[in-house]
Amino acid sequence: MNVIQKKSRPRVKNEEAILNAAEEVFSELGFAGATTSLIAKRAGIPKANLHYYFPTKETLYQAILGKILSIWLHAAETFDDCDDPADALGRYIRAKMEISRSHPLGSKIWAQEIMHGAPHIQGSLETTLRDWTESRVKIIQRWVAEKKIDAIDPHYLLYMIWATTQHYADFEHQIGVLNEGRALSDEKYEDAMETVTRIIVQGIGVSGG
Amino acid sequence: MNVIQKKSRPRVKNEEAILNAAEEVFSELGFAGATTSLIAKRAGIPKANLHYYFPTKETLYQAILGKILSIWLHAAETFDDCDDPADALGRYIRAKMEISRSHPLGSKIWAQEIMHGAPHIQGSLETTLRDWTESRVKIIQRWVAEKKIDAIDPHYLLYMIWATTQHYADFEHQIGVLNEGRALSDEKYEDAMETVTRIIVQGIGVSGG
DNA sequence: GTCTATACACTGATAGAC
DNA sequence: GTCTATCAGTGTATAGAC
Repeated sequence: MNVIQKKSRPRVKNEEAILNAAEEVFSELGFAGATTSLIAKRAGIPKANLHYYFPTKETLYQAILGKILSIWLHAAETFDDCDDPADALGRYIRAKMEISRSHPLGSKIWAQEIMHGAPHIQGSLETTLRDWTESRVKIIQRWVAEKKIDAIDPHYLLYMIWATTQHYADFEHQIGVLNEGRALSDEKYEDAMETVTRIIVQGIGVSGG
Repeated sequence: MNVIQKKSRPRVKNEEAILNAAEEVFSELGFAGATTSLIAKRAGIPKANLHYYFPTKETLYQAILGKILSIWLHAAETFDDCDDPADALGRYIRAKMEISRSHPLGSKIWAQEIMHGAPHIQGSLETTLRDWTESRVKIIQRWVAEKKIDAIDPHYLLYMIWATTQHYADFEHQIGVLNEGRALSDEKYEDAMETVTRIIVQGIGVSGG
């Protein structure tokens, strides 16, 4: 037997069930609207048990935000693998679109948190996000200097990419309504990815490849 | 004296104060997080008085959503004044960006409502928004048929315009953090409008003018 | 680790005096 | 029209038996 115990089976299983349920409920109802009793119910455990694993609603919410940020940062790496604008941006846009498809709930929670003034993640914004952004701004500025793309302020390009890709997660309900009430099929989603990539790449005047 | 009385002065004044305060509070805390007592406090009246004008939190919220929709529809008209793609889209993007600048709170409330699955405005989505969208889709399809723009599905273009323009309202906090902690100046905002317009117009391959 | 019972705070909404 | 006092309901969180 190890002195340092592995986390017990029920703990791992329960924490996972709680986190999944919490992601659903927070995205549907917001932080204030979410109730611990509803989260517990969806996780299939009594409310008191939830508070045993996560003492407060706040700690549970922080855990969810941390998970989202780590996914987001992982996708961000796709920016670094290549120095060709069309290729680097194409990969990045695709990575972000795929996250919107696979983790729409996390994207919604993040969006709501920002809209409310980021009361729980101000620190991450001012450090992680700011640093990441400024380093990529420099890359794009180099592309401009090398006349690989049109002369634009990189910030507005990044905002456009974030906005457009996240829209497919955050506004999936509206998109569904405008798609005859159904979610986009895989084929249509692929089409959307290609269209988005093409408009942006062509829009910044990428030359050569 | 008229038989049909004009609305009394205090009623008009109070309703306006309540609506303004409610817009603030709903955008900051969401529907569930907003409390009638906080809205009343910001409007400078006792809570019971708020319930005199708006019987329930729900009626107040509906009033706000109605206001937002009417502003939104007004901007939508800019699409109709011209049949030249660059001109029509340019005007529409500018109108939407100006709404994001002047009414960011309404945009945030709308976004949250959609993210939560549109529980209070499903009807408007399925009628007003769907009709408006389909009529504009037809216009854009005609541009494609006439080879005025590249062959794209108009839906993805519209989503991109909505996402990008509304991002400046919904994510203004994040944009501020990435702009040395300050809101964008009028000059920078103008720059953003021009960049957004240019990328999209050039991105869909507008030919001629 | 699990769960019942409950403390305590706060919410939306109303009654009723002014 | 305005406002104080208050109610019924619900929320987070915990105590303590098992």
